[in-house]
Amino acid sequence: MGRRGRKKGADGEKRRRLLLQAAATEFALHGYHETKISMIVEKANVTQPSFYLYFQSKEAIFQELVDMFQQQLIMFIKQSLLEEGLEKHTLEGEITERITRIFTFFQEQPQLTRIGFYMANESKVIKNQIAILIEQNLLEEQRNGYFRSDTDMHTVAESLVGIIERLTKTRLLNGLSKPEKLANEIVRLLLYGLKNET
Amino acid sequence: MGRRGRKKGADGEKRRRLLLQAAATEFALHGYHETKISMIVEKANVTQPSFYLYFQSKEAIFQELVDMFQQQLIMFIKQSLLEEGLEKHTLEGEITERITRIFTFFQEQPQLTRIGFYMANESKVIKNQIAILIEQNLLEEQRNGYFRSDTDMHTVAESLVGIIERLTKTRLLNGLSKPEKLANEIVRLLLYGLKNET
DNA sequence: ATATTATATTACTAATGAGTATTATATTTT
DNA sequence: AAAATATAATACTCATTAGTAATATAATAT
Repeated sequence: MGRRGRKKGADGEKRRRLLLQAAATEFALHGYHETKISMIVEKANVTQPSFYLYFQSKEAIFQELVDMFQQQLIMFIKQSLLEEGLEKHTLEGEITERITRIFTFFQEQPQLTRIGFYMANESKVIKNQIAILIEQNLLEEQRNGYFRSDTDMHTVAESLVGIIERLTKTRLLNGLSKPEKLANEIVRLLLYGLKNET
Repeated sequence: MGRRGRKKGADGEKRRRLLLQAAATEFALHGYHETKISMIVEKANVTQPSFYLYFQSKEAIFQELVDMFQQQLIMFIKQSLLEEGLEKHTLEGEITERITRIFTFFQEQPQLTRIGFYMANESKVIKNQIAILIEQNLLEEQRNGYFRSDTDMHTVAESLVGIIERLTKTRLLNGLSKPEKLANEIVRLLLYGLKNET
């Protein structure tokens, strides 16, 4: 029978992180509704009332994970845009680079990605934001004459998001493909198409 | 205070269909967990015990809707493959036709599509099946020399499913785009790519 | 007409699982 | 050292909601 009261060396911040990590694992694996508080606290070796020392509710801890994903993604994209200015690649190389980076981020944060990109209510908004960003980039290139002028870049941007969404789920997050390879294939497809020139 | 017992003109089959319809609406709108039996029976003007005359459980009625989607989709695709043999279009026209039909099916069954294609556990399997079908078609065309031989058709098929998935959600199911237009844009993009020939 | 079957409701049970009241021990501050 | 604060567990409450028992009325079969 476990004694109650504060433990030696107890550290709130540490336990909080532990709970967040456990929650990320469980949510990513089972989804929001199928994940019970009892599963999270068990994984973290913490009792249920302790959970409520650190988080207001189940909603709250889930939302915190979603926010982490969203913030890290935004930071990542901003930084990515800055770095790009440095060296000029070919158009193809530049686009490939951008997409590779997104895949790399997802690969490095598989649990948060599952939660923030696929399960959260905010997923919709997040994907829309990415779509808008991509569309702006595409329109810029189109204005510069790199792309056909009769193509609706809105549809292209949405398509690209759809491709990223699906390939991330079916090939990236389970280790079947690497970011570079996926990005290369996608870009070649979108730039040159399937049709044989012969 | 409502009287109990059988009502005049009561018809079980009719009520069953009514409940299915109500459930489809509610599930499509709120998802599985957020939809309560109470919401379904309220919408169908039926009391809760009556619900259990027709369905074993909440799971069961949801599964029945998923099965409806899956069966109708399979039937639809089979029929679609038969009709295709009749007249020979151009390659582009034929592919566009196939994709248009899928979009049309989704448009005609928006609720079942939301449920079976986006919410169900089976969604994953269903999408995989479609991806496999598409891949086989693409490989056939590739063997016939219509497509580049250095392209991985698995990735292309997955990409196409991703595109269909996203555009269906963001543009088709809310009436923003029509099947033909979407299919046309996608096929042109995938066949010829974005790159300006100049 | 009577028995049976199908359809319905009222009023309930019961399981699940989120969240809390109370109390106890360690750490930090004064 | 005493008081205050942070961290912990035991043993609960309570709301929600899926599902049921008991009973009543209409339709159909015998």
